[in-house]
Amino acid sequence: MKVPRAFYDRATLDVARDLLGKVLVHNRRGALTSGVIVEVEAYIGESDPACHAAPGPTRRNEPLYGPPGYAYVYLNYGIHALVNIVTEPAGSPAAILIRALDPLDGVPTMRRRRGRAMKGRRSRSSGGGMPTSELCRGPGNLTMAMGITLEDNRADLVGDRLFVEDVEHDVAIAPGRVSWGPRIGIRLGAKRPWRVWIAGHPAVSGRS
DNA sequence: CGTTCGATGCACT
DNA sequence: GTGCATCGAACGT
Repeated sequence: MKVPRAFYDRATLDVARDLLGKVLVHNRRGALTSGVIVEVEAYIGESDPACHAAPGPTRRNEPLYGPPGYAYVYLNYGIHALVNIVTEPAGSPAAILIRALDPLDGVPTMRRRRGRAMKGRRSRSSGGGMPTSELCRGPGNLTMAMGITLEDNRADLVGDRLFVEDVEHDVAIAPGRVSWGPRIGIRLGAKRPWRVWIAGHPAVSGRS
């Protein structure tokens, strides 16, 4: 069942936790990919120095100030599209970065997309032999595997192109397996424990 | 194992 | 011109 807009119209940390175990679905030209969300990060308000709303409203961060239940996709390091889900009522800029998925549908498509990106580079570990749990491990990797691009910016999550589903699957999210900690890969605001993940899941990024 | 570093585009100062 | 909410190859130990 598709998650309704009211789900996103809540306190961001609550939405972040509740996204774990739900399924992100993307439909690109009929190529369907999906995966269970196992790791996310919250970026909340202009007072959060790591949130793109920190400088105040700009052309780029406009979706953050808009209504909840829309996608905010941007390019970072000139290479990776990163996908966020806008939360909280319009005027309250906040979003959740999707950092890792456990692949469900469209695994061959994911494998092909991940392998194609390595074209032109010498590589031994890409494409064919990659474990399924690594296909969507990391925010840049999962957008590549799912074919999410800047064209998905501002996508309505209560639509058919990009959305979240609440369905039965075999990924365990027993209480106590949900962990909170500092966000990864940022400089400012790095101490806020606004990263949430399913402890011990192989698709979760940033492990030692 | 560990750390460093290049690729690459664009929003913002 | 600067600085990224990254990734993985290439090195060093």
